[in-house]
Parts: sequence; C-alpha cells; structure tokens
Amino acid sequence: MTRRKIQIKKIDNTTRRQVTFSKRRRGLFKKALELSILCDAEIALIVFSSTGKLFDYASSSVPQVIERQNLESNKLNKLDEPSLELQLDNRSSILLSNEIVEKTHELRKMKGDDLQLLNIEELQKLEQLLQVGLSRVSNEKDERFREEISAFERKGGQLMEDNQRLKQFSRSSGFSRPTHRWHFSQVGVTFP
Amino acid sequence: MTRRKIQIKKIDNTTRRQVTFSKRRRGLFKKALELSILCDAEIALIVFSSTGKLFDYASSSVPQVIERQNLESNKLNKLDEPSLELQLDNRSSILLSNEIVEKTHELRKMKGDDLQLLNIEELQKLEQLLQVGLSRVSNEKDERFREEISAFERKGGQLMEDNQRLKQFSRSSGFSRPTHRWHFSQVGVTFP
DNA sequence: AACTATTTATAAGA
DNA sequence: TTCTTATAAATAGTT
Repeated sequence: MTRRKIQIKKIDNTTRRQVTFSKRRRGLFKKALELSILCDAEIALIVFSSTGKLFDYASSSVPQVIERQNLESNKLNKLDEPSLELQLDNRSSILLSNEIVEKTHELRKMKGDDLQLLNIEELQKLEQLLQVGLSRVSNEKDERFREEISAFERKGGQLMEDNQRLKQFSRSSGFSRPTHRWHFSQVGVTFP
Repeated sequence: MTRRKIQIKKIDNTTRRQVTFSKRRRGLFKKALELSILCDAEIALIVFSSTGKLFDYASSSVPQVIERQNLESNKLNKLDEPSLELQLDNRSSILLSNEIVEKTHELRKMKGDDLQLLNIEELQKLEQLLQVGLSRVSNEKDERFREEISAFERKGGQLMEDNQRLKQFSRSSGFSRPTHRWHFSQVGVTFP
C-alpha cells in the first residue's frame, strides 16, 4: 500500500507487526466511524491485539449492537428458549473451556506429547513449526548473549568475578559453538 | 474521498447513501480481515445498515470475540455487586480467561514471538523445551515413515503408482537424510 | 513520531 | 449494480 506492496500474511517481525497494528487499527476505527456517520449505520468493532490488549468502538454502545446481533441470529435459530441469561452464561463457559482444551492440546503437541493422535502430514507441519520457533529463540538468545559480551568488553574486563561468571555462562549457554547442530547433542537425538 | 472530498456527515440522498454504504462496507471488512491476518489480531465487526440489514465478520467467531470482550470489561468494572450467582459466574469466567491468556502467551513464545519479554535464562529454558519437542516430533515422524516403507516393501513394490508416491514423499519429508542437522537448512538459521 | 513514495479506497460519472 | 477514473486517503519503509 505504499513504499512497497505487501503480502497479506502474518508479519513475523514483532516490532514491525506492532507498528503496523497501531497504524492500521487507527485506520480501521476511523473507517468504521465514517461509515456509521455517512450511512447512518449501527456498528460495533472489537479488536484484540496479539498481545491481548482490547480496543473497541461502537456507534451506539457495544452491548446494544451485540444484543441486536444476537436477536438477529436467534431469529434463524428458532429452537428452544431457556432463560436468555443462562443461555449466554453457558455459552460463554463452553466457549472458554473449549478454547482452553484446544490450547492445552496444542501446547502438548509442541512439547512432543500426544503425537500418536497426529497423522504423518500433521507431524511434518508440527516439525516445521518447531524448527521455526527454535531458530527464532536460538537467534534471540545468541543476540542477547552477544550484547552481554560487548557490554563486558566495554567495561574492560577488569573484574575477575565478572570474567568467571561470563565464562561459566558461555559454557552453559552453548554460545560460541560453530553451528546449531550442537542443540541436538544436548537432547540425545539419534537418527534411525 | 475522491472525485471530490466529502464531509463526514450523514448522506441525505438515499440512493447515494446506499451506494456509499455498499462500497465502504466492503472496504471496512477488507481492512478488518487484513488487520487480523497481518497482526494476528482477534477481531469482530458487526454492522447494521440503516435499513436494518446485518453484516458481520469475526476472525474467530463473533460470540467468542464478544465473550472475550465481556470478560475484559468485567475485569475493569470491579464495582457493583450483582446477584451472587452472577458474581460467581464472572469469577469463574475470569479464571478461565486468565488461563487462556496464559496459554496463549506460552504458545506464542514457543512459536518464537514476544521473545523480547524474556530474559536470557528464560530463553535458554525455552530453547531446551523446543529442542526436546522437536526431537520427539522428528522421531515420531521418522518412525511413521519407516512403517510406511516396510508396509510398502511387504507388498512387494509391484505398483508403480505407490512407488512414485513414496519417492515424492521421501523427498518432501526429509527422511533418509543422515542427521537432524538438515532441519536448519530449511529455516535459514545462520550462526552469528 | 514524522516523512513520503506508492498503493488503496472511493466519489462521481457512465 | 458494475465499471471506470480522477483524486483523496492510507500506509510501508525510512529516518
């Protein structure tokens, strides 16, 4: 949309993603406001950032628009009618616990549990996800460590305590090894 | 906003208002979709036209986003004391949603996001967790693949179709490479 | 936060 | 409604 056209897919870089989120969120809310005024529409807009922060806008009030939307949906579901309140409570608990179950399962898979439930294609997907995650974490760790090293070197290395501490740290973190192959020697991977 | 700049106020002419509504509604929904994808945000958008027609969009599901928004609001309004029952419901919902927030964050870390929030020791822990998970997944995948191979060999390999299929699969899965080092060539890891 | 080169969105017209 | 197009607005990359 500007300097360069971008593909619509998740922005990997966290900083860039947050900046874009700020800019586009403002744009989206402005457009919602304009539409509601120009066309006399009733609008509710709820946005959660990837870090969980909530932003919302409604031309009247969020609950009011939601209630109207509920009524509209219920017209289609001409089924039962337990007390509306209970219905909402139940639904919310069910939604929440479903989400927890889902996320728990995803976490277990990433930690290598419950793999028997996956087929071979899903295993490959999961493997790639873990490879990407691992490389990001390793890169971040290495970067942090380099920062510590250079901060140390700027100090001149005059303190033996620091010196020893850093040496120990260097050993335990695996930094300064030539490649990432090292990671696997730690966890006892052997190829069949 | 084009041929001529317009003032943001209700469009009086009905036809013009409806045309503008159609155009801008599409634009708004497109922007919402783009934001949710680019920035991994959870979004719900509900629009009623002035004629009462409903349009909505949600990155997950409308009730799910609304529920999350409700919880967020409830957290802030620590005020009034509605019926004990509702209070309990809210409390349990808050517990549930806290669990979701926690698990969401853990998942994001494992995928290599939000790493700036971690210190170096936490990064090392996370790296080890990922190494273990990855080795388990890789082993499981390899084991499954060996099973497919031997099933194939028992059949005698008389079908060319199967043969070709397995060869392709072998290439795409990375099986038969000598070590796990290979994984990293895929994700572009370079050691500093 | 501000800038700006481009891409998008869109008002009016057909 | 749909398309075209001149122009306004939004925004990605940069500083």
